[in-house]
Amino acid sequence: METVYSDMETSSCDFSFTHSDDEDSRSSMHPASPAHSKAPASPAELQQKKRRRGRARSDTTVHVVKKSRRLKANDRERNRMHNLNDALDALRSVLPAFPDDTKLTKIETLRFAHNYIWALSETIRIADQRQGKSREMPLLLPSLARLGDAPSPGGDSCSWPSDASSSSSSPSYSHSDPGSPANVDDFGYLQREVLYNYNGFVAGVY
DNA sequence: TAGGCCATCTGGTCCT
DNA sequence: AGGACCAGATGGCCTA
Repeated sequence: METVYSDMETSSCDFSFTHSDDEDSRSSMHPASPAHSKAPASPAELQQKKRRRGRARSDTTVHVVKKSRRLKANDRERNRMHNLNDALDALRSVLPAFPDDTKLTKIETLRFAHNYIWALSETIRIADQRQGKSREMPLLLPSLARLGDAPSPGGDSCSWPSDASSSSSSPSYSHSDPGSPANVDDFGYLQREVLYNYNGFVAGVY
């Protein structure tokens, strides 16, 4: 694949393409990033630049067009990733916050959201069951506490840590804990407990 | 200093 | 044909 860009053409970007046909295509992978702007070119690179000045005009025109398209594509890709990050931020904003206010990473956000949804649906399910058979409620709680064992909706496995040990040992739940939800008859408390466990779960995964 | 996370560039592929 | 999507590569920043 040819990725030669003319340095005869000046663009809005302050980078120079030092890529020639015979170069390794990965060797100048990121000359375009403003944040990654490199130090002045080495003597070898300067010589290559000199050589390329002799290229035919038609050649450069093609490269200018290619470069222009590439820059547009880069711009779209940047925007696309920004949109993705915005969506992730929106997702973070509706998830329970950690006490220490640390920002969840992308993968943590996705996993936490996955678990959180499961926790909420589980909460609803239990609440429904309580309405039917209120006396059996305590039996359901241990499974709730084992958040890492939660079924993955749709059988998807992408968001579940392969290390089951980290998830199966919920950091906060204990049957001997005086505050165990098994002894509590308050639905709101149950919900908080679920979320508390989820925070602990997510934090414990990493 | 190594490792994790992230932003960005890039080329390939799919879709409209 | 052009845009969207994707995955690989790379380098910067931060933290343990």
